Amino acid sequence: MRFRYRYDGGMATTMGRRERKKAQTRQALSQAALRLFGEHGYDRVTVAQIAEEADVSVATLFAHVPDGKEALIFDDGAERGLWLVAAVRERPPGQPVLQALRRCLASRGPFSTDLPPELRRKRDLIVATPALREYSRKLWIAAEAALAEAIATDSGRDPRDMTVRALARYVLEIPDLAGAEPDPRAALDAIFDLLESGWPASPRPA
Amino acid sequence: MRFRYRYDGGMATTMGRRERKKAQTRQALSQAALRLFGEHGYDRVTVAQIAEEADVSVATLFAHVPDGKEALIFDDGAERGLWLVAAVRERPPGQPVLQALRRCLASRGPFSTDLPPELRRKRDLIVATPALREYSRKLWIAAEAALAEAIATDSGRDPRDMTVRALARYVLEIPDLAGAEPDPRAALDAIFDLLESGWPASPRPA
DNA sequence: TACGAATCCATAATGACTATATTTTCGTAG
DNA sequence: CTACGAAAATATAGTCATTATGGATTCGTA
Repeated sequence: MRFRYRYDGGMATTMGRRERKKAQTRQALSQAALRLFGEHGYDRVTVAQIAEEADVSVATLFAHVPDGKEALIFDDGAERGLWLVAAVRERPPGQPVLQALRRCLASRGPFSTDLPPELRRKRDLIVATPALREYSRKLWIAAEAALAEAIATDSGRDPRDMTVRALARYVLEIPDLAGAEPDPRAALDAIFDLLESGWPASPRPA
Repeated sequence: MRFRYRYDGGMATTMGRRERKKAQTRQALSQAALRLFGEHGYDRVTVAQIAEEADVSVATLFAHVPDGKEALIFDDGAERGLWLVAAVRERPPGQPVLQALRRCLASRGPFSTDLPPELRRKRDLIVATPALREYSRKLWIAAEAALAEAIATDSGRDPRDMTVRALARYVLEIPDLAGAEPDPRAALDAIFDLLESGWPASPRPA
């Protein structure tokens, strides 16, 4: 019962030893994986090595990260979608939906400028590793239903309207699509311009 | 040397015994996989069972289908993209790019009406099985560069223009996005309308 | 007919992941 | 402080896809 509310360095102060250890182990796994991936390349590192490095058994590793090897370095699975949904719901009056989404994406993910070098290395690793890139995309796409719901509510349409779902999907595809570009920000803007204005229907000349 | 040019039922008549056997085996594998998947479900069928059913060794199975279990029932990997590229290049004068793509997609993939029951079952299996659906999407997306190239050439832009690449990606995403809808054709049209006109920028009311 | 290449096969390995049964650790009630 | 039940960690063994290896067979062709 003692020390339940002691300051613990920014972590939620209501966690008991149990949850604290859990979070510690999860982070140890994440860091071990990130270091080994960066050092030897994703496919030349086995989960056994990562478990060893984090000083846990392989079974424990999978207990902490049930989604498998790729999920190891993504400790933020579910939050991604919440950002975008919140961006739609809480945007200032007078602002169009797509503008809110554009701003939100611009500040997160691979688009934020002057990223700390640690995160920059992580981003480069993800972009350069097909398995990780695919999984990252999966995480974004997982928010499709929620984002579609938010957009539908906002525009007074049915949440299952295909136009709404497509828009949600297309927005969520942007990080994968533009993340590897030399100038991600410019790419981001180009794509949003396309989504806002559509593709000019220049007919083929005879 | 005899019979090299005998009629063989529509197959290329210039194939020797070797290539003929190869194609036979490939088809046997495809059919065995499709039947077993349909009967027991994708993840409850092992590649060993499929190899057994097709009367080849597991090693031979992987020699014929190096892309793995999911690729077994897709005997048309590369062609998908070619259709769309051809649709852009060979469209009648006066027709916009997106209209050509819309028509092309409408006739292929999951969108063609009155599909023979055999292919309908196959389509349902793919749509209902995440691994197969993902792989199918991958096959479409693989044509992104080629389609972007065609669109760029047509519209006089740079093939690496992000707008062009995004449009190509978005078109190729359509089968996965609309294929599972109750009315795929209507969904297809809704998405193309979005791509042509963009999303109306209705600002949020205060 | 004979030779080289392509194909096939059995076998064994790797590596991700799952299942199970046992033990350790933690929170808490007594 | 102690004991008990839940959560977590472990060792172990198993399943499955996929790759590697080396030897046998078959085919095309000279």
